Amino acid sequence: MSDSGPSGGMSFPQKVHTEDEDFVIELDDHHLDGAHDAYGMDDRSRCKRRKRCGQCGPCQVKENCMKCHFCVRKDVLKQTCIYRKCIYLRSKPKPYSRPHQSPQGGNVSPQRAHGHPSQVKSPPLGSHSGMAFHDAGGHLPDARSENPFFPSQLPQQPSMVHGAHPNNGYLSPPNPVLERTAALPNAAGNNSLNMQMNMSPHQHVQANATSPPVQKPDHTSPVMPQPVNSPLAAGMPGLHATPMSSCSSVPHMSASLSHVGPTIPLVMQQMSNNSLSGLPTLPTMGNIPGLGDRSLNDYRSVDQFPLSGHHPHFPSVHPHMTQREPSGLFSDHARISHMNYNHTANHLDTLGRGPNDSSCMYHPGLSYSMPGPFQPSGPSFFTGPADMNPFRSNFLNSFPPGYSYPPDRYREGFGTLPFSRLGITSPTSFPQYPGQGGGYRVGNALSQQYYNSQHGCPKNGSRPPVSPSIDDVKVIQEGYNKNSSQKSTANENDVPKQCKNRKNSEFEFISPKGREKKMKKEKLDNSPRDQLFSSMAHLQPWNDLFAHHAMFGGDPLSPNNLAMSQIERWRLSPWYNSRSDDVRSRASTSTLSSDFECEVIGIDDQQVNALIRSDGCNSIEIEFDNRSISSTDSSPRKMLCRSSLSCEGLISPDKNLQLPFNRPLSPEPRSFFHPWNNRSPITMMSEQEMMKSFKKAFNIPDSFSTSKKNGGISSDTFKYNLGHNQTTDMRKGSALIENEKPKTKTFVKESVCIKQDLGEEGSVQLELPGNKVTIENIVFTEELLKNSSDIEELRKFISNSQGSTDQNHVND
DNA sequence: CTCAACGTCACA
DNA sequence: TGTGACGTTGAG
Ligand SMILES: [Zn+2]
Ligand SMILES: [Zn+2]
Repeated sequence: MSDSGPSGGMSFPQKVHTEDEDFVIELDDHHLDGAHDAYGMDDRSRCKRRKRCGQCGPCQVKENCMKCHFCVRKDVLKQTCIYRKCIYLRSKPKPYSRPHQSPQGGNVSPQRAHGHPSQVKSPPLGSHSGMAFHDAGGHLPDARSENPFFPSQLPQQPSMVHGAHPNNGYLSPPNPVLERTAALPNAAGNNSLNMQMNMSPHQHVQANATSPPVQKPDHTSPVMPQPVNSPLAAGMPGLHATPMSSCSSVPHMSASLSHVGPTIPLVMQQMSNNSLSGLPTLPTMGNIPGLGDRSLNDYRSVDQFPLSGHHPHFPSVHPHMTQREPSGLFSDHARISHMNYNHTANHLDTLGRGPNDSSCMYHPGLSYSMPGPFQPSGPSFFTGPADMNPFRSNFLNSFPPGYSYPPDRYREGFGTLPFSRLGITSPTSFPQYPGQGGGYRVGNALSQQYYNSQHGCPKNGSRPPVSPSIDDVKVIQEGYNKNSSQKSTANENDVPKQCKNRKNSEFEFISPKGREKKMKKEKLDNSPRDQLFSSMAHLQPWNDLFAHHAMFGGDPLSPNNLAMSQIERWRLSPWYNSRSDDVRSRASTSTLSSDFECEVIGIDDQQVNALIRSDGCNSIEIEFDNRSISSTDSSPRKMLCRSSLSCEGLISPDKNLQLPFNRPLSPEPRSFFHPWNNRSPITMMSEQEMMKSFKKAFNIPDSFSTSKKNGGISSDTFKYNLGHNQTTDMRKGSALIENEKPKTKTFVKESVCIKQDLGEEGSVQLELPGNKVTIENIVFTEELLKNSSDIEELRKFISNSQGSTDQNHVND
């Protein structure tokens, strides 16, 4: 009860000292009252007991899993469900203050005791992040201060926080922008989580879990993408000045189905709906502007950050996450085992305990200060055990935002990832929630938290995590901006324009609500981030990745691919690296697909399977297995889909739709490598074969030149060469792909049902190289209908957005 | 008062 | 070092 929601409570005012200035962040008037200690805190504001941030992924989970050790032994252990354990709280509280000890004051470390602002170590990120004070003890390493990435100064924003709602002691109040209606729960996670994140450009949540998202005043100057290592990027205080919480507490959870286990708010479940289709004209990618140029100082996505400490007791993932297959990096042992939450054994680890159980969240041994985005050691990013190295490991790719890395011992337990970043869930792993699709995306923001640092409360020094998704967004944004700028001068915010400028095959739409909000936001903010969110950025990285990884299964770790240093890789895109944060990528199916989420779904009655990969946030890739379709074509068809959902893309087959799916979604997640149950796994194809198949699938002449990129086929090539003049019809449940080339129409019987939660400003873009994709049916969930003031408008809007001809809207 | 669960501590 | 237990904090 009490701890269940975000609430104020942290310490304020918070003094922040920067080179340039010292300022105090104050919350409310009442907070100002009372005696203040050296830090400007009064007793009330001290962090006596930390509270869940309410914004991280786990905090988004409203229900106990009832399966974890803590849940099972709740009476005795009195601990919150492991899946709900706030990331931020996982960090060890700094020993200062035991409740019974003198609450404070006396315990204030000398350093801070007299704190002149200048004496304070680097300002706590918390300032924005919610960390109210500096580490009181000082005995604990303060990553911020020690971390090179933490600027010693706060870039900005001083007192803006006034008026902000305390967020469980964190500055970040629920982000209004992000706030979703019940109908539109925000993603977790980051994903909003998942992606609860990043709907708003303002929201800038950092990747590290240390600090909770903070709300940023609108007037605050927009934060531009910062160098990865930059304070801002790192979630420096300054940055956060701007940041808003990416995850507002999301109260709503649609629970249509009874289920056991925690429920994760869907990011956009309500939007559900449907599908869209787009077409293929992929944006120019060839050059991944910006991304490639990114230097170490560039933004890094959460994924790019090293794991942060994970708490041994808590899983990084939510039970709902879909489990991935063992990745190449992680041997099976890592994923299998009793740790599987679905497994009864899961409750007990070898020690007889659940993967996550200990009541103590901060146990020694945990790397609370772990390598995080802020890790001083820049190099650290690339070094370290593969399993712990985000850049190398796939493990954790799928973690939802807010989930920190599990310790090794937990990894086993995490075998199954309850969530899928895409929202595509696999029934197998954990009880899935209806409507949730298991997606956590975002979350992006969903994401988060590699770094549970011990920052935050000056006393105990913990800060809440930040949604990682933001980082992703940043990256994306960056890429997008550059890209778009190259492409046209059109206002990037102007989605319609962009659409126009795009090739015909593209489809995009933004929900009316989204537009509204978007417009509002645009007024307030012109930051690139907004642009990112508001428009469907073409994520260049996607193509690159797609072509490279998806098509050819480029293994990031493979020698070939090693050509691209990991750094390079992460520069490219957030997806390029395996995600280290919880939100994403872990469990990725393979080293190959470390960048994506992999999901296999049954797409139509034709028994067509589709492999959907997503960066978990903004892009999705759908690959069809033609073999299961017409039977005539054994080559895999790949559909590139991209959706910019403000990081909250939820793409999944709409289970709710009465589409002609003869078979349910693939019950089990499949490995990227073996998406089709080993029926000619993609990876088993040689590159040439792949290419061949691909061409065949799309009726691409052999003569068609293909370029290789990094050993893979450049998706750009496809994009440019394939994406035109072809049409695809999407009819009920089936997409017809008409290849213009040979007037021979190739009908792809697959039905592609995409359930995309557009959130409030989400946009979906589905691109099928060489084909035009149109929307066949639009189905709204009841929830959406219920919450939509004007469904017709929405429908029209969607229809118009695609400009497709044959549309059939169906209400659900 | 109840409930949730944070944080501490003792123990293995 | 990792855990289980549980006193205690704190929100309804
Ligand atoms: Zn549980
Ligand atoms: Zn939290």
